[in-house]
Amino acid sequence: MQPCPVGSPSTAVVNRWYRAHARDLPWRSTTPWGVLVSEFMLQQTPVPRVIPYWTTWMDCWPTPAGLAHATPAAVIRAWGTLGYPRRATRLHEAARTISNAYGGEVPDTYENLIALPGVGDYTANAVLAFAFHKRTTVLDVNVRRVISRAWRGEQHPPAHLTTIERALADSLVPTTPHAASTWAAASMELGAVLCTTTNPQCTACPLTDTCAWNTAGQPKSTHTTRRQPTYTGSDRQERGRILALLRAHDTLTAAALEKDATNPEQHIRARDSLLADGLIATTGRHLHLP
DNA sequence: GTCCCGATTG
DNA sequence: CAATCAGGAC
Repeated sequence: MQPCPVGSPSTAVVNRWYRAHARDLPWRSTTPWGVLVSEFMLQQTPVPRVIPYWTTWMDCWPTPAGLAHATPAAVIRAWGTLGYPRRATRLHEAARTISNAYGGEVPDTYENLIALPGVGDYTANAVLAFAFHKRTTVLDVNVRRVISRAWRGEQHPPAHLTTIERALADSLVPTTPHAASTWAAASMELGAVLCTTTNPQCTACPLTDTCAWNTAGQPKSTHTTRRQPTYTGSDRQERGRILALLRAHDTLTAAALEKDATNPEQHIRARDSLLADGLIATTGRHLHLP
């Protein structure tokens, strides 16, 4: 017997679902600067962890010019334990560029945005869509997963963005800028809230009857997912330990910093990399935030 | 391709 | 324990 004709997944359906179910996130009603700050913080960091940091940050530095005048030490301190602290120094640099080269206004073109430090293809397009409501293709891990499942019938998107995937994503973007920017937020929201990596809530999904993957019986992806190296015992962990100490104490001797390190060689490697990244600085035998 | 952070969840 | 997370730079 013939399967039920259920139709194709529709971006309009996702947009309708979004208008009814969107989370009330603070960066959804803010300035372009607030959007840019949120996108930096949200790179590889879950929404619930970002919210309090974003709120404090925007109270402190409500404009790019404000952040541009802050010291690196203050910026690194304010980043706290959000992780990937180079994002903080890149955001600081971006603020100075915006302040000096663009009159303090976040640029609204892809070329100018992607030239900012810490801004890649995703972040540039996200700012264009969320801050300026432009028609662009916003492809983060959530959107890729939604398209992969609903339109391609695959459980997981490929490890790296393919030409096919990019073309499909481009073809799905609604025509009007208004609908397109809503789709950018809506597809991301669907992937973050319902169409999650593990245990997706397909029964609550507006695409449940049209999703190619769900209607096919949720087949497992064949390709293997790349696993990341373990954090415990890594250089990254040692870098985090050093930064935490220097946030707590204004300045420490090199010997004091090395004292409780797990591995002396690793400690030196981590310390030198932090120096090279401009996240710490030296004065004589002392180390401190820059 | 590898490295970069740390809280949270299974 | 391991995997995940609104990526980017090298």
